[in-house]
Amino acid sequence: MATIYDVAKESGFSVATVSKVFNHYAGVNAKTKEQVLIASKKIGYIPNLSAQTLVTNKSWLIGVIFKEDLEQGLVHPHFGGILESFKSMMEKAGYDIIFLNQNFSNNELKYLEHCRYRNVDGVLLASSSLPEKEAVAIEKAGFTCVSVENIYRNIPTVLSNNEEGTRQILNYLYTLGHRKIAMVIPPLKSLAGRERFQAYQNFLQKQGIPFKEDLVIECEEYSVPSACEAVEKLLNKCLDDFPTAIFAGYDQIAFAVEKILIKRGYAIPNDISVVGFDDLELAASITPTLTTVRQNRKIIGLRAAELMLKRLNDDEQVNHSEIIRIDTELKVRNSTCRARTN
Amino acid sequence: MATIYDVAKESGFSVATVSKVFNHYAGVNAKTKEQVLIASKKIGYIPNLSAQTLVTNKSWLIGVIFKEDLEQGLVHPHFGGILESFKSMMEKAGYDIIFLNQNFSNNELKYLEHCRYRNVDGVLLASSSLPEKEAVAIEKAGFTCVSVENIYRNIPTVLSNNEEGTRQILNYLYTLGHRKIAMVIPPLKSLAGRERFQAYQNFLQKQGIPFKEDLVIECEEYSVPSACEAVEKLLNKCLDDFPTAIFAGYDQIAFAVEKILIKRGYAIPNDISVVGFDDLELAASITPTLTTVRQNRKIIGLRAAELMLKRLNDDEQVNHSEIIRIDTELKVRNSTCRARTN
DNA sequence: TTGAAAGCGCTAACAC
DNA sequence: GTGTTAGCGCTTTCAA
Repeated sequence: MATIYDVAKESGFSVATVSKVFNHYAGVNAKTKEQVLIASKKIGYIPNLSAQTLVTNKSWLIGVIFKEDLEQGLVHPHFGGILESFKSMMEKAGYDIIFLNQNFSNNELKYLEHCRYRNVDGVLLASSSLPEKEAVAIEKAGFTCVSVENIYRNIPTVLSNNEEGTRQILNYLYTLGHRKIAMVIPPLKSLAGRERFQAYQNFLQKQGIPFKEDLVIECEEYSVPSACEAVEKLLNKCLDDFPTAIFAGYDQIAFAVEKILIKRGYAIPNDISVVGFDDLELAASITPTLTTVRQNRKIIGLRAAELMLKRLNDDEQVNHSEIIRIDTELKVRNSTCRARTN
Repeated sequence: MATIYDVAKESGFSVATVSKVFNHYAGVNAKTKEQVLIASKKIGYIPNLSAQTLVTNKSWLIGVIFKEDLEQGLVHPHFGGILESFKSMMEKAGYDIIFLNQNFSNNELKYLEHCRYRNVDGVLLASSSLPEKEAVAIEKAGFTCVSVENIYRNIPTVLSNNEEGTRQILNYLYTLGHRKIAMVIPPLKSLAGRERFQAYQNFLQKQGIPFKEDLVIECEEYSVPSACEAVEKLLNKCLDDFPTAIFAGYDQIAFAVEKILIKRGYAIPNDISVVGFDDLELAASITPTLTTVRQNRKIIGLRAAELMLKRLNDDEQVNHSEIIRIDTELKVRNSTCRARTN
């Protein structure tokens, strides 16, 4: 491979000048610049990134912590969508993405070790289960963080407006005449679970509907079996005071709800309405198609990338406690109808 | 950050010795080794990868070319699944994955430029649309390649047994009594399209069923609109000689087939059977659920990683023209039934 | 078994 | 505007 010395020799200038050309320094004669460029093209010169990183301490690498209960990895419909738009924006700015993992096995802060090893310039926290402690440690160690799922102390965040989304979907049910609305709550260890459950309670209160313990149940994990189990439990405990609608706090839970209701012989939406949250790809494909709230994953990824680039270029102008909420959108499909008035 | 010099000072040995300890050299005294390790742990030493790469010319980075018509990116159900298992195996061996992109914009061989810039140790070709020319150029430039979708000259490949899979699904239709089987062909510019179409023709011939031009149609692109367009065309041209079953060469095409048949008032499978190829996640969720052939994405990713590691460790023992075919599996669901005997 | 020192390819201070 | 050179943190030869 051609080095900067080869370019220097070929062009007749010094390595310093060549370096300046490649780093867009101001004080280089236009003619000189041109000759250097011609020489480097001629011999096929590409700067050695490792050498650059060694001296500048800039790797042009962004680490991503991408982890969820289901271990679906890349194809995870929610995180995958966010990451895709984040990635393509960062790439345009010259950064590449690597996935941080926990294979540096002897330490408690495994992700942090990986950050150090790769010398990443920044870290995207896209995980529903990364402990606060490790997130904070990574930021404290000097790695520029942006979060897209959890809110961590002093780390700017981009995420959906769960309060608004919950209100949209519950309000829609309300206008359809539903007053007895059950909720299957996503794991409360996740922020999404907590925020959506809180919003559910707020909504009931605002409408003057009493909160009933028998109409809510929490999923232990973000997994299909866990969701099914929760749904079965819920249905069993409210048999004599059956809801007219069920709000599943996450689409995958809603899929489980639909499946089990159908298995038990209920017609959706005629006997009971079902709604979800997220608008995963599947939501429009299952039968009946799911009324839900859309999270705008593309925008979340984009804003996260913007925030990251801003921090990378001038951290001073970013408020580290900033929380950017992204609008959600109601998607009415076939799993809902007017409540029966008996 | 602590450097190797700090460890040397702390432990009382030279940097050369410290380096030998970290690189598992044989000739280091056990006591010495222990002291070095203690010292480095004490000061939190992590080797600087850029410095290592600069001298060893090994980046522990694998580039992935991940590109398809639909630009779905990471969440692409087929490639995403393969990549996930490839990635986790490579990570265990100490490699990280980066995505090669085309943002190095002035050259014809953009992916190659990115390979050089990042100095990757190997490249996974996971693309249905990467030209032979560029693939070969990357391998020729000294980057260890493995392909999982296309077959390129002198690059080992792992991919599904399209011939076998096609035979499985067509044979199943045959046993159900179907003799008039139409095919919607995936883009013939893709290997999957060509192999599956060829297998379709072979099957007909073997069964003594004449091939009819009016019963086949090719999709222009791997996209939903393109699939819909092809399906409409097919249905129009075989109206007076209607098939009893349609073989869609890719699940997404099958989704389009189902949708359009239903729109036209056909009952699936009673009026006509539909089968696909791939077993995407959606296949089991749409209505009616799709009878299809499962590609084992997990195994494909795994074998590709094994092959890559083998090449990386000792390229001599790998046959560069090797093509590893992965078994497919028939998945019978609700989109098929016995052919009506009029 | 250990250490001294050259060199990997680059940037950036400083001198001219 | 341009060039000289030290040094980024590491590996590896060679000598001891």
